Amino acid sequence: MYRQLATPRSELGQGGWNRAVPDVARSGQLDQLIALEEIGIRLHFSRIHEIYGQGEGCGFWYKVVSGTVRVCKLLADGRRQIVEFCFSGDSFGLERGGERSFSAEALSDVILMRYSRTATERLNDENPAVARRLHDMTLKSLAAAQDRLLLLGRMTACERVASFLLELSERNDGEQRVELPMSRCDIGDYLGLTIETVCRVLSDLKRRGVIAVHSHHIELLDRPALEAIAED
Amino acid sequence: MYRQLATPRSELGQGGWNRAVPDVARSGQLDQLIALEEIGIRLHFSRIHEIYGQGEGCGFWYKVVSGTVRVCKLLADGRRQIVEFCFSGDSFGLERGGERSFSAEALSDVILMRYSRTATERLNDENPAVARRLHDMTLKSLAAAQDRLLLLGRMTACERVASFLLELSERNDGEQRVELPMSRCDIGDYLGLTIETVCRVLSDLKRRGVIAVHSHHIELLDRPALEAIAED
DNA sequence: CGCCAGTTTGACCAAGATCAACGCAAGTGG
DNA sequence: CCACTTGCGTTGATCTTGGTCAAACTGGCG
Repeated sequence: MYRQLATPRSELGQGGWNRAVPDVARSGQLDQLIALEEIGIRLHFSRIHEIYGQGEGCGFWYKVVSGTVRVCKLLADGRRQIVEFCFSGDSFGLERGGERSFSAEALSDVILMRYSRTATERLNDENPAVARRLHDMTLKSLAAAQDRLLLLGRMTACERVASFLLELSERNDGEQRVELPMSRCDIGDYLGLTIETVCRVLSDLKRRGVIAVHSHHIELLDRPALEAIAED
Repeated sequence: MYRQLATPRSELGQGGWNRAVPDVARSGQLDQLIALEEIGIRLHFSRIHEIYGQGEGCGFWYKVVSGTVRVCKLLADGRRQIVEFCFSGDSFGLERGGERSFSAEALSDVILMRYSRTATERLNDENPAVARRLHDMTLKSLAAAQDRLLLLGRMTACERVASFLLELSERNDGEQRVELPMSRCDIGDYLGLTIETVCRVLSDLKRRGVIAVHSHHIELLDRPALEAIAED
């Protein structure tokens, strides 16, 4: 299912970083990073391969070094909700309890750091700075999930797509050009829409001159208009 | 806006607890609780009053002693999403960053413990057991929020209502009788539905003999049927 | 008893889902 | 090198779920 590269000590910060990661580098709290790195293993997963599945044990959590990961939940009849997309610098897979309630898959070829939960807990107890950092990471995920409750519960298709594009842009330093490493279907499953609705909304925004659509990237031609649509 | 009762050391465990709280009592980790209690203040809020608002500073977090709280987010045009209902034993209001992105209101008369964030952080650094406990609490909220993404993104009105009733029942030790301290409108704003749809679904479930509806409580007459509807 | 807020029900409407056809680009194999 | 396949993306026609608007009902309370 995956190749494990023999790199017990990670090469965090040495390469493979793109523009989206600076919040780790910026923090400057290298001692914590080093403590964490010591217990991390570098892994490689290729496109579409499963990193973990619903129901497996959750003895590990991960951080994306490069590439994109989708974390999702399935219903028995095949309906799917993507809980989050993880880009480089993002963490995922830290769960309570014994069983994973989500699955995670590589959307592109992906390099990950994998951390053992028990080792992390030991480190947490020894080093308050690490504990603070991890708690902060969890609070960040919580805020993101709660923001998406509003999007899924109360926003129109058009508002959802506009918010999505702005979110992707912001995660990439506000670049006008937004890469879409995921399929239209993934976008639909992230936004609670069908693939057809996603397409129609994108076409509509294109017709109105707000964006330019290319199949795996989009240009934000009129960001203020997009922000007005997204209501922020 | 609120009355602050002069009770610097809480009466946790002495009274005002209903059946929904045992996970705190059960944990038996009293030293941590005592350490936390030392920095907590007991407060009282009356029905409909705001505990904090969107945009305020977030120097505190809270734990419900008795009563019910709703945590919600508003859009400019008045659309509202309730992010969570908090019953006794639940914590809320722990956020990163400087500004609250949600507001919290008392749904009924409510007794809360309020904890200072800075004091909590100090305690976290000194006492790993407290840090673990708080991190666990945040992970629990995260799991709950992520589960609701699936509900809001991919479930039908009927499935949402059925899940909601089962969730309330489970939080109350699986009782057949489910109390509804919130209005139909609150339920709608929690489930991403209108009040009319909530009513219609409840009436439909009543007609099918699955539940008995009384305006502020509901009886689960046929739990297996409800579970089948909720897809679990 | 009558008021009023909250709830329920009905008639109608619209956003988005479903179903179906078509386009298009990247393989694949002859 | 070119027909053929395959997988994704786009578009159109139609349908359905749940939203909107409006009216009636209910129960708690002065």
